[in-house]
Amino acid sequence: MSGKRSLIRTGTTVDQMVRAIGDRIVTGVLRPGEKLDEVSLAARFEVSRTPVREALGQLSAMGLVERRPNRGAIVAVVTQEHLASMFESMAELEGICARFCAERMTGSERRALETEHQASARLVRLGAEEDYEYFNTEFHSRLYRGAHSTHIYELTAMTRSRLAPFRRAQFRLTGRLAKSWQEHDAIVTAILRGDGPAAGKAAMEHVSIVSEASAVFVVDDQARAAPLHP
Amino acid sequence: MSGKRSLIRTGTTVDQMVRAIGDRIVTGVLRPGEKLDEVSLAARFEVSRTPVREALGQLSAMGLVERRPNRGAIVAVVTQEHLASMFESMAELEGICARFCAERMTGSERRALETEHQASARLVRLGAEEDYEYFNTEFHSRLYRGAHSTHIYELTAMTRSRLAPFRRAQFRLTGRLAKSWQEHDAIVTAILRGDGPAAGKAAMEHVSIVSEASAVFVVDDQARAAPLHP
DNA sequence: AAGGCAAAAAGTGCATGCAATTGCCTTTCG
DNA sequence: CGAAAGGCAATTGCATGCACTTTTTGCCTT
Repeated sequence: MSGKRSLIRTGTTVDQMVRAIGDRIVTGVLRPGEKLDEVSLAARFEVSRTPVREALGQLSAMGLVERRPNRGAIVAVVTQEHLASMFESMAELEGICARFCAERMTGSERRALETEHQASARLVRLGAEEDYEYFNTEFHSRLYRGAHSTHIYELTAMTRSRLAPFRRAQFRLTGRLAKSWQEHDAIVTAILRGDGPAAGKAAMEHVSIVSEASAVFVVDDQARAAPLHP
Repeated sequence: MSGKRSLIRTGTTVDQMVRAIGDRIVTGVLRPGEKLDEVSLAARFEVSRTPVREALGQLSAMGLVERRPNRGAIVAVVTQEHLASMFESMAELEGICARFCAERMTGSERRALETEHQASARLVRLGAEEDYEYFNTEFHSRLYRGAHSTHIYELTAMTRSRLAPFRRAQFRLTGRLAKSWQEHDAIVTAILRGDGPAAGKAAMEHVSIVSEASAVFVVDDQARAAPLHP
């Protein structure tokens, strides 16, 4: 390419690398277990190895990549056990966020949440999985922001990004779309009612169900990405 | 080279730097707002700038240092608001850990928790703040590990390390020692009873109180470390 | 033919060097 | 005398180079 990176050109080269590589992991272009070769990445992005190295270090600190000293880096491979632990954590974190939302969201935040949520009902009727996915992400982001707690936000965002590679296909499951909307509805209702505990409980259950829906894909995904990994 | 670093000599140089600098931040040798000069650090640890740079990058990803592009790194300065958010998160996380402990700890884990906790009672009677501090850290670590959830453990450990610079002096407060032990006792009792919700509630309250006890020191600490920071 | 060893190839880890940016200090002009 | 501008020192950001570790390959031995 000529014009270098497309959208990701703010900040230092290292930041760009972190975003570029991180995005590719989160969106599944790079799959768990895949080797991350410094020279190839440097060549691919037309920079030297140094910023790539630093980026890999930071991504490793975030848990998205795994670094084996002198043996290169790979996209973080996650055991079934750790994955379950992350979903469990996610459920707790979303529960906390929803609870805080019920207690702390401003009037306009509540209105926006309600409005967008109702708008997404149309996508369910149409079975528009791609578009619903977008709304779904937005919905959860509203929850994280609405908790008005910067640190909880960080923890939640981080956990979500680490789970992202494993939840891609969730809406392909039959009936998942409508069910997801109903679960969202329970959360929204509780939040608007100002009922923290109920909102928390609803959000936790929502994530737990997503967890079960996603778990199916894990084994296959990793097997395909790193078939020879003992 | 000769002896190089004293205790922290496992892993790559970068890892050593992350631990060395991270430790100094967490233990308060380096204070919030303090400038982290690459050349000075490199000279101080007798390495080149490269591993120092990478370490700073990783510590920045962990939230312990703050990096201003082209303008160097400083030990993360935390606003009152963010600090409150971290303590709030810590309370929730410890609550979750304690709840899980009550539900999941093995028999030997429960016995060890109980034994060590009872042993620490002696330190309270002696008013041994330093030693109690050690037991306190150990106690909380047991809670994090006992939750049997690797990801919750990571989140908790990370949050705790980021809070560490701000909670150093907590036991100097009059009566804090005895009060801390009583709070621990409530947590232990609930866990041994297998009462998850009660254990969670007790742990949350414990942290909330520590939070209030620590908040006092924040302003002073940062004011001394970075007196000219607007 | 299979196994093992050794040398080469590949790739990582760290150091050094240079360009670029920032901050400070001096100088000059209003 | 104060403020703005310009230049200089200090420091960061990235590239490159070299040493060391791991992995592969090819040859020799059994």
